[in-house]
Amino acid sequence: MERARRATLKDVARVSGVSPTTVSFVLNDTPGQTIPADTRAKVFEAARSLDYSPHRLARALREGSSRVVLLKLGDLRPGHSMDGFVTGMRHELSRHGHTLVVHPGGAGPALMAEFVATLAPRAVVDLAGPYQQAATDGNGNDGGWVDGLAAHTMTQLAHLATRGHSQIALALPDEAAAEPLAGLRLRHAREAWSQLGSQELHPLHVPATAHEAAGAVRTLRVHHPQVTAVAAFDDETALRVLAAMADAGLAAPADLAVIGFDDGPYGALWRPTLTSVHIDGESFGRRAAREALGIDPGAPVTPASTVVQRQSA
Amino acid sequence: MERARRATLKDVARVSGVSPTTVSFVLNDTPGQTIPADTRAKVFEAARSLDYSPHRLARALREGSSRVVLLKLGDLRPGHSMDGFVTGMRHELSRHGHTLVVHPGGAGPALMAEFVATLAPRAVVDLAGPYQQAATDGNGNDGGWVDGLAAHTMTQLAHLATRGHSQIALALPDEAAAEPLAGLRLRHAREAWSQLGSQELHPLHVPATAHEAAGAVRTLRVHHPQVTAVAAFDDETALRVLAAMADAGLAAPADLAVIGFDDGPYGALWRPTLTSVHIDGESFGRRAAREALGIDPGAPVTPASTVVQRQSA
DNA sequence: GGCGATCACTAAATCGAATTAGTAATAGAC
DNA sequence: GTCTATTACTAATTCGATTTAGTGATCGCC
Repeated sequence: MERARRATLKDVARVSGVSPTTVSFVLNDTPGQTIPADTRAKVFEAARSLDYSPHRLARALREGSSRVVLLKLGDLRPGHSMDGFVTGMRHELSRHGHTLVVHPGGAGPALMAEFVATLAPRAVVDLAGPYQQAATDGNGNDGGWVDGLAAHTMTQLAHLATRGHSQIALALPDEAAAEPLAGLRLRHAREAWSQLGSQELHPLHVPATAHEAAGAVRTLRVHHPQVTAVAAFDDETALRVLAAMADAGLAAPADLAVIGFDDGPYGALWRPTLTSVHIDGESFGRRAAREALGIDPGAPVTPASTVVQRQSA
Repeated sequence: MERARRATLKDVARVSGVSPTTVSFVLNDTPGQTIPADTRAKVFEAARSLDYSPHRLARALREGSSRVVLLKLGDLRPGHSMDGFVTGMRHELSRHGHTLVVHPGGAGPALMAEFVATLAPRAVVDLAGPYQQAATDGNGNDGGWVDGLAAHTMTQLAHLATRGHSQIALALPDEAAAEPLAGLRLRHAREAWSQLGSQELHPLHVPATAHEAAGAVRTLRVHHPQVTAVAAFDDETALRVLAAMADAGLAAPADLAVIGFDDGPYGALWRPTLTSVHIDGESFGRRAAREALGIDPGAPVTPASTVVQRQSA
């Protein structure tokens, strides 16, 4: 089976009657070279007629890196805003002639090294890194109270505050409670709740099994009967709380209001439907892409998150 | 900022006292070359002490393709078994010195071409392709009734048959009902239901909005009152049906039994808990990886899917 | 007229690997 | 002793792009 040979730069040179060097200068608009317009036109025409496209591997080898930007998700849980982030980032990079490749969560450092070696990316964007740094020393560069996690947490809790709640719980998935992101979320929540002039905020660890989750909710009500609302780590955790409440014979929002986070696809199906926080991941992704390429990211888009009002809170 | 220069093949040659060609012969165990054991040992030691690793771009350029396998998801909806498929495929490819890169769903042909050009993959695995071909001409190579979609459909429906249901509906998400996969699922379901010696199977299109979904369920009950169970396209569709039933004052499984598909994380949280089908995507992914590399994939693992028994069916 | 800068190009090298096409020495068979 | 095959290597090329280091001609200024 004979395959049509792809056109090379040398083919373009032969057809346009100039050297391969000149072709490269024209196609790359190389600074410091003067090429007259008619030569340029000849080269562009030759490239077009041959359907020439640079051999990406060869170019990357010569340039020292490819035009890939690698996004490392780390152990961040998938969610709606992450999809938006990836989409926004992908589109912005594509506009600048780069390709986004996503490195999967749950993979170890050896696989990450292999990805980097294989792809020779121009940049690696660590999505979880700023959260881990913020959890460690408070100095993460994740958008903070403007368009980062703290801002979305404020959106979430402000909704409860305007609903008159004064004592609330932050529901964290039990299996993820020891992770840096959970600690960071708790810290943001405490600060936001304090800024909102409200009172106590209690952590509520929600196990994955229904029986245990119901127990945790009952314990909360026994130890903190003045807690009237739950802000959840994410929608899945919120739905765990709602299921536990159903098992414990409690109704939302009458007995306990529940607000999710990151507006997944199931909240609208639930009974009661879940109030959640919609996060604009796409804008954040666009800005992250520009930063990765060393371009001015522009001003943050605000509000970066909004409440999706449904029945549960 | 000075970066340590990576060791090249020439460095290994210099340190081991042989030519770069000999180093390549040793490290690649090139057929048709005879290298004595002490020369091999010298080369391996030099490579180890220099932490040498081939420059992937250069190697790919020379070999004509990289050691990437590209997985194209197409417009397949994310699910539990797909995660397993990707994990299985990744691990198997890694064992054979290859790297899996996932091409995102929802992206157009131009992005796919850019991915292929950029990565120069050794193989492209089209996950949705066999389903589309099966939907078109019935000859897809997707594992069929052994470990493919048809087999999982049979698992789903056999559960209902053993529960004594004789007339059922297949619930399809309204917005995806016109896609080839939905048509294929319906065809498999009809065939499986016929093979199980049972009677009629009716399609049920479930809209995304709660109000309309409830209407669809009521219409089903009016037009087909003998239908006693619903097999859903996936878990999300099943939860739509359950939500619609709750809105219509119906109980599962007493009024209508409901079984999901692909065992997502939310079925266990619903009340009643959702019975679903667990699909072994990981084994399938391992075999797909081996096929991509031209290795014998081995025998299919069966059963490729099992019922997760909960409350709804 | 001479000198320096600019224009419009080119040959060669580079990137780092794998492959091709050898060579000299040695061993075994006739 | 001669011929052939094998062993144990090597120099050069290839892959396809970009970059480096030029050259000859022309123009403008002094």
